[in-house]
Amino acid sequence: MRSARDRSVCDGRRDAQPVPDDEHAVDLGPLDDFIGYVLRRAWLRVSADFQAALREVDLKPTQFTVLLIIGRNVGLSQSEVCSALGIQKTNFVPLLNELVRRGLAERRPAASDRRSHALHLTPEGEALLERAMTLHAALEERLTARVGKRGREKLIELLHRLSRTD
Amino acid sequence: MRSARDRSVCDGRRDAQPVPDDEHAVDLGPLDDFIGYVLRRAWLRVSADFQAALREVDLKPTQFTVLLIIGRNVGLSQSEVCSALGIQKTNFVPLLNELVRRGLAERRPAASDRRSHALHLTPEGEALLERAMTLHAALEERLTARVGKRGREKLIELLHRLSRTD
DNA sequence: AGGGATTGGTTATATACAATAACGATATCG
DNA sequence: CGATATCGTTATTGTATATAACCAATCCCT
Repeated sequence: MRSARDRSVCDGRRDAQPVPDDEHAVDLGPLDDFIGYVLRRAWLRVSADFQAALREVDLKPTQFTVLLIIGRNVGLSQSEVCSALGIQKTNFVPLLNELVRRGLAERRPAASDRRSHALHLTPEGEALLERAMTLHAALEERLTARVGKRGREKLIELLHRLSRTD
Repeated sequence: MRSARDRSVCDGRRDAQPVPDDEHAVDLGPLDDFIGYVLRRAWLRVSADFQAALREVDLKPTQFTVLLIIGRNVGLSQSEVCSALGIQKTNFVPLLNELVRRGLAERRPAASDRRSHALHLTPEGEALLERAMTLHAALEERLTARVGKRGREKLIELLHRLSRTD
């Protein structure tokens, strides 16, 4: 979130030099009262925070959720992971490939269907997931500090209502 | 947001065929209680809603905000718009080009600096912006219906707190 | 049991969006 | 004047998401 006030740091004009009227403060209009705009700014911010918090384990948000789901549902197929997370199966392939390449997850032959793969975490994957969970918990605490414990619960409830299909 | 229950529609297995335990319901674990995850799902949803709502005027979220800012701050330079909205100046060029190509905005020579451009809306741009504002207001009402009038205010406040730099 | 339709996984490809590097023209500062 | 910074631009990269087409395996229906 960059407020109009921040603009001064990118502004070559000096205070000594008279600026035409109030042009030095950009009028954002009703923007800060639009759900979509505020939601986008919040997402960009939290997204950056996430990236910084999980840099040590080098996991992107989607990779993190995939590891989490696989860890909690041993033997899940790729399609199942995809529909559970709302990912496109075609985009899931390179994502999983990367996790496999790093030795975090495995594709094992499925028992009942020779087309599908049963997905498992390797011991390394489980260890990394655990570490990632710790880092993520710390992030969640920092985010909670911004909105308060009660505010966090309310926020999550409101966001769920916002994304529910009506 | 795709719930675990939706998975059945992508699931080849029949009910008659005994499924190992409760595997037919994917355990999302603590995911639905993570601010980042819930925020992302909400953003994706609202983003899609926005696209649908403003299809008539064919404006993407960023284009909409740019028109809004230019309309409210006549003669702003490109850099000023960029820093006000947190956009990269390099990414702003093709965005503005498109608006100019469609006859919605203009680059006029700036009075005080021959390097910079004073940005203006054309009459067509102003008309389209007004129409877009109407469509957007309707969208905002539909979103408000999901969280309630009071919930909307609370949500915006919480999102602001979430994206503020601490 | 056989044959059409469907599904799981994959590849290739297209589009949108954000970030970096470098450049010419202009403006500012010492 | 000369060093330095800024405005706008191009080119390029990386990431995220969506579409089309494909093979093999499975399902469904008669």
